[in-house]
Amino acid sequence: MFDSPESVETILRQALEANGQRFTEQRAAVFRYLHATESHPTADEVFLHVRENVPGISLATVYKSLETLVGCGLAVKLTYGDGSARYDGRTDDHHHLRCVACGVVTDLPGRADDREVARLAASAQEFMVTGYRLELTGYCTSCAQGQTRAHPA
Amino acid sequence: MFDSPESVETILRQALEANGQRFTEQRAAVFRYLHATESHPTADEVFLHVRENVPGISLATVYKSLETLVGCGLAVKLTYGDGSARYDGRTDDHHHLRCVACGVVTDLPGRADDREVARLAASAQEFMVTGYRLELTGYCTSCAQGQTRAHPA
DNA sequence: ATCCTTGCAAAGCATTTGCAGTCAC
DNA sequence: GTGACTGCAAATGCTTTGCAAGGAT
Repeated sequence: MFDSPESVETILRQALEANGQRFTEQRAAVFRYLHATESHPTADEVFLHVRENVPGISLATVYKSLETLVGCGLAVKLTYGDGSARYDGRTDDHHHLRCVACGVVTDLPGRADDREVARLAASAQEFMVTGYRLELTGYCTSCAQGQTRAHPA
Repeated sequence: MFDSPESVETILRQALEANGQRFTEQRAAVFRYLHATESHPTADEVFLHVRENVPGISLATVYKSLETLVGCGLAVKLTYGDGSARYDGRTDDHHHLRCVACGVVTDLPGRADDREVARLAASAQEFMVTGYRLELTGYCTSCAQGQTRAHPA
């Protein structure tokens, strides 16, 4: 978030190299945008923004770049919800809030007590638990206003 | 799960009536299957099973029936994961285990401490929290065996 | 009799893929 | 120079929709 442009590029170069992949302008632009934003954009949103700096980029390349970043551990794919997947450029553990009306996903400050999850995991017989995802659902400020009426979406 | 066939139909009839919808053989068959299984089938899996008892049913009708059941509160749509959505015919609060290799979703015995979630919800400024979803990820027994090698799927 | 529901086929989205040209190494 | 990456367009997979015929109330 607060990393300098150079260090952002270094992070990407090292992660790509470690995974035997090449550094390209397109991947850099996608990572830069994802790393800088606090929103959790869909592939299409990334495409629209990145296109401003890399005019020729295609949506397919954005998809491929996003998957590359996920593979390198530089991004997380958020596949909750109905519509399109959303991508999170922050790799530290944190949870999410999702508005059931408009679909927007925001970060949740704070972190769940891992002991609680460990307790649940212990009851999962015959299953090797490696992680978990917690998502709080509800209404964002804009959607909460019309909430008693029909859903906007 | 242990309800008699008649009570299952009664549950459905009442829920449909309460929502101003009609009782049909197709909806009954979908609900019966979903209510009886412990798996969390995709729409296609529901279709394949229900077709054995209702030969003429179409996949579109299965989709429509599933959405109707969700709308009546008789089923929950699980939209985690990448591929197709999965449906859960059990409406009591519970969490899920998802195998990241094969995508199978199973019920998790036990329940998280709501105080922990309440604490997190309290830190969500400007957001009206109405619920949450917790999913533990890992490997099911069959996938855990080949886990150190490449993913089966 | 009314109008909701079904089944079919076609359309709609999000995402992936094949391939020729291009670029990073 | 070589193999990976891009961009395009076509294909794929899941889900939804339009509409005429059929069915529940």
